[in-house]
Amino acid sequence: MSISSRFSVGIHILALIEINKNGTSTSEFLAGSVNTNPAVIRKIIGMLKGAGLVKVQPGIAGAELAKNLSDITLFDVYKAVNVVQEKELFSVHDNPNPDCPVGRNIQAAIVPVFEAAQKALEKSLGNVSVENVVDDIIKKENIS
Amino acid sequence: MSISSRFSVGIHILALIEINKNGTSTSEFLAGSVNTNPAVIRKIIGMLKGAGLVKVQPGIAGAELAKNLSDITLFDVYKAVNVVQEKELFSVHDNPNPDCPVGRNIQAAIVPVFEAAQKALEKSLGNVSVENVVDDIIKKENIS
DNA sequence: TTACATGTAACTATCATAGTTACAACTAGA
DNA sequence: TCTAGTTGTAACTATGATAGTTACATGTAA
Repeated sequence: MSISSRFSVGIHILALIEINKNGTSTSEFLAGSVNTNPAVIRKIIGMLKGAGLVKVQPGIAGAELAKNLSDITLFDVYKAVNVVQEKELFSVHDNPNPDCPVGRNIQAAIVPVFEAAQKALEKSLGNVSVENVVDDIIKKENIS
Repeated sequence: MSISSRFSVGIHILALIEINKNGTSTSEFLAGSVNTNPAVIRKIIGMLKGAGLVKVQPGIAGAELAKNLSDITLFDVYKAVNVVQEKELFSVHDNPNPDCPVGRNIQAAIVPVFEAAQKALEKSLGNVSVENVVDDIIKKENIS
């Protein structure tokens, strides 16, 4: 199991729009950097747009940021690209046997623990902004 | 995306072996409570055995705990049933364009953040033992 | 009107999951 | 020793998500 790379691609897109802010970030341009198909990029950009993170218009070339990057956390991107449903990072087997004490209580016993773990993950993602990622990229770029 | 229910089934199995400790926990018995196929249970028990959590022998009916339940955390079970590879909860798109500053640095910039988030998740699972889950089941059972 | 971009649908290939069946290997007891 | 019952595993199927591809309708601006 692995969380979809839509998430990392989403971050890549936002970072590149910022770094290319003096140019025009078309889906083809972005696809060239991510190394995938422009249609894939457009699908993800559509999700970012739906979450209010970018601005795009049909017929007009280029995507722009809709917010300051310091106000976009990785958690925002994660939610935007819909890689994990709320409270559903862990799946629980359904229809356990209600005639067994464990079967009839296991879900209620486990779900809160799973939710806490998911929350811990998401909180961690919320501590990092896309701006932090961009700064890191710039730093690495200047060093090498 | 969702983490395999092997995890919740693994917890279910351990809890039921404990609660049924005066009886014999065959794969068929366990399958009846989980509500699945005995072969599925045997496969998962094999993983739990590989991690040193249970004792089972070919030809001999019943699985037993190999450790005190208070010494088995949910993180131990999670590792045992192999639902998430180390450092690979998040997948990162590969082959980004090395001719682009973002393309050539995005992986190095993102991976540590992803690893930290995964660690936060796993730490949270490490705070709960299977015994805690069993206690919760017993408590719920007595109340209702 | 033309050239070019976005938005989206339809389709494919690939992979993991979960379940199913079948059977070899093994144990204990009659 | 034979038999019944159990574990361990392999092979197969169905399902669903992912990621990519192609194609085209829609929209904009020069």
